[in-house]
This record gives sequence, structure tokens and C-alpha cells, in this order.
Amino acid sequence: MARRQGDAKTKLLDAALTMIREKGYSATTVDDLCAAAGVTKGAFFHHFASKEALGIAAAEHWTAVTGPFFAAAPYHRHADPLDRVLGYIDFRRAILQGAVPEFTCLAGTMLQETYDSHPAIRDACERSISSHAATLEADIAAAMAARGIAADWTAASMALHTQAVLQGAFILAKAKGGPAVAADSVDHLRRYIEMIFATPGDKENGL
Amino acid sequence: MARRQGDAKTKLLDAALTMIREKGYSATTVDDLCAAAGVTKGAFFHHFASKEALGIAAAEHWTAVTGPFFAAAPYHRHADPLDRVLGYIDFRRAILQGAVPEFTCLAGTMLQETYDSHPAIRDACERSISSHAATLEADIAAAMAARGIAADWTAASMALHTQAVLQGAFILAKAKGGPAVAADSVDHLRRYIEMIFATPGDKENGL
DNA sequence: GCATAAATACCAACCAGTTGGTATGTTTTA
DNA sequence: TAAAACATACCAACTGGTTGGTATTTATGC
Repeated sequence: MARRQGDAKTKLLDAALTMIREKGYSATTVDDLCAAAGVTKGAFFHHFASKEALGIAAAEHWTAVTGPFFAAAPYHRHADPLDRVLGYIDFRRAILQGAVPEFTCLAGTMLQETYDSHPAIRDACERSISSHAATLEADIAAAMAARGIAADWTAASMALHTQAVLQGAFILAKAKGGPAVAADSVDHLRRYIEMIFATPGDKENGL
Repeated sequence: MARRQGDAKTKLLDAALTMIREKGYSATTVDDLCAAAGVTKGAFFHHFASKEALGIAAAEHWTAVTGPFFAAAPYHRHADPLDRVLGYIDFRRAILQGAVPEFTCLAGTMLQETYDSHPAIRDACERSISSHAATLEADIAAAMAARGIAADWTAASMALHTQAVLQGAFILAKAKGGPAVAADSVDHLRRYIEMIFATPGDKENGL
């Protein structure tokens, strides 16, 4: 390693997390990114082979940043798995604060623009969302087992559903200019999970 | 009116609905759009003052196309307002077919990219989603009244929640490459609505 | 322990292609 | 014939990407 002064790569990735959530992937230019990171274009293409490569790296960086963030959150301490699931929802609701780019999801944003034209970026975003959902899925499955829930939906589909609600809530927040609508939607999600785990777990349950 | 052969404006707007849902707003270039519509750039800037103006017009065109489409759907025929709400959900689920750009929402897609940099487009998309949600809100409110539901959530928030779930489901569909995940999420939404209207409508209901 | 070779990290200037947008025609209809 | 509806040709600014160089660190030979 040489020129250890500041690490251009990390600065570029951090700038990407913010800027892509603000303007999207396509509208974020390499020059913009370099300016925001205080780095030259030469440095950019030294660390990333292309803009697409940065997009992939940004998605992976996003996973690397959010993973420990959620792993360290207090809701994991609950003994009851259902409490952990509801604690997760409450935590997601609590962090719906500040400006829109601060609480929205990089993976969801990039997916919209890249799912067709940049499969490699799409896959990186998909991995980010799915791996996050997987951390939830275990608690949901445990909660189902603990309460004897035998429904026609799976823990995996419920975990993904929570992500769908969150992603959709972010879009509404962007539409309405603030997190209030998103919080309402998360409240609906919480109510759903409460109700579905309160009902007796027989085969007649559900759709 | 002159040169009535095909109407370049409509062809451009129709091309925009497809292309923006495929590639997003930023990645859709004026040249691409003209090529897809079989029209020259001169025609484009004759009908639209700028690319942004096309974006706004595309959102309005989206509203003009989807409005009658949903208005003509069969679920409105049910006498019971709750059946109309559930019928709407079933209808949304049924049209989750084909390639991703065919069933996703233009407004939600454009919102992600333009909410910060193009407020005029964002507002047009917001109007599109909100006006669509408003058509649902009436039925939800009627269903609440009919069943004596007095909860701490409003018909408006429930209507927006359905849109959040749908928008989020579209993102998951883009991630997973098909509508199957989206359908699962819509199933969860239906289950929620069924349950929340089945519970007695007292003040203790809900979060 | 130290000179030196080899990487690594970065920079400034540049390049070819593309971008949204314009200026100026030509054709068609009312 | 006036004006709306389009076409052609063009442009300045910007796009992602490259080039050739310099500074700094690390590995190696002795």
C-alpha cells in the first residue's frame, strides 16, 4: 500500500452511497463522484475498472455497512423470536428520520435503474436485500415454530414482504417529501405481523 | 393541425412509458426515445420544451392510461365495499404477468430518480400515485363504515399502504427477475386486509 | 540495516463519443 | 397562404475512459 493519506477508494464508495441515493445511478457521473470524494478521475479508474464496477462495489459496500449496523441493533436481545421480529420492525420505523437520502436503501434505488441494463449491479443489489432478509427469516421461522403457526405462507416470503413494504415506503417518502407516510406503512406492517401471529396456527389460516 | 400521419407526440409518450420503465428516466436519452418512436429530434422538441417536460407529460400520460384501465376493471361491480377492495387486490395480483417493464409502475420508477433533482417530475408522479390511491380510499372508507371499524389508522393511510406494498413488490420483482415474489407480497397484503376487517371494530384494535 | 527494485496509490491533461438542445429548413393541413 | 407538424444539420457541454507521469510504500538482495 502506498499514499495512505485518506484512502481514495473508501471516500469514493462513501460518496457513492449518498449520491446514488440522492440522484440515482445513471444521473451520478464519475466526475460528480470524484468531486464529492475530493479525488481525481485517475484515482477513480485506478480503483474501479468502470462505472459499473463502482456500482457493484457500492452495493457490496452497502451490505458491509448495513450488515453490522443491524447486527448491533438492540432488538436481537429479546428472548422471544416474535419480539425480535417486532423489534426489527420498530427499529426500522425508528430510523425513518432526517432527509430522504439518509434513510432510503441504496440497493432498492439502484435496482430500479439497473435491473435490465446492468445485470451485475442488479445481482449485487439482490444479494444485499436477500442477505438482509435472511437475517430476519430465521427469527420469523423460529416465531412460527414457537407459536405452532402452520400457514400457507413461508418465513422466507414474510421476510421478503417486510422488505417490499420498506422499499415501497421509501418510494412514498420520496413522493411526499418526508418519512411520515413511510412510518404509516411500517405501522400497517407491524399490525399485520401482530395479527398473523395472534391467530391460531391451523391450516385454515391465511389466504 | 398538419402532418396528421401518426401523431409524433403520442408515439413519443407511448415509447416513453415503456422505455423509462425499462431503463429509468436518466438512462433514457432523447435520441433513444426518438428512434423508438420513429420520429426525429426536431419533432421531439417541437412537442416538448425539454426532456424534463417530456418526463412530466409521461407521468400525466401514465395517469391518463391507467385511470380508465382501472376504472373499467370488474372489481367495481361488487356491492360490498370490502369486496371491491379485495377485488382490487386480486386484480393487481392477476395483472402481475409477463416481463417486468410490462407490469411495473412508471410513477414509482421515475420518483426514485427525480424526487430530488426534478421536483416537477416528482410532483407529477406523486399526483399519479395519490390520485390512484384516492380511488381506493373511498371503498376502504365505505368498508370501514359498513363494518363499524374504528381503528387508529385511516382509510387514506391504508390506501397508500397498498401502493407501498405494490411499489415494493415491483422492486423485488426486478431483483428476482419475475413477478412471483411480487405476487407473494400481494398475497400478504390481501391477508392483512382480510384480517383487519374481520376483527371487531373497537378502539383497542391496531397498534 | 540499508540501498534498491517493484508495486501501489494517486494526479493532470487529454480524447472520442454522446448528451440535451437549437437554427433553419420542408411538408402538410385548415 | 398561414401556421402547425415535422425533418435535417449542427453545436457546445459533458460523458466514461485513457495516457503518461509522480509520489509513497513495501519487498528483496546483500
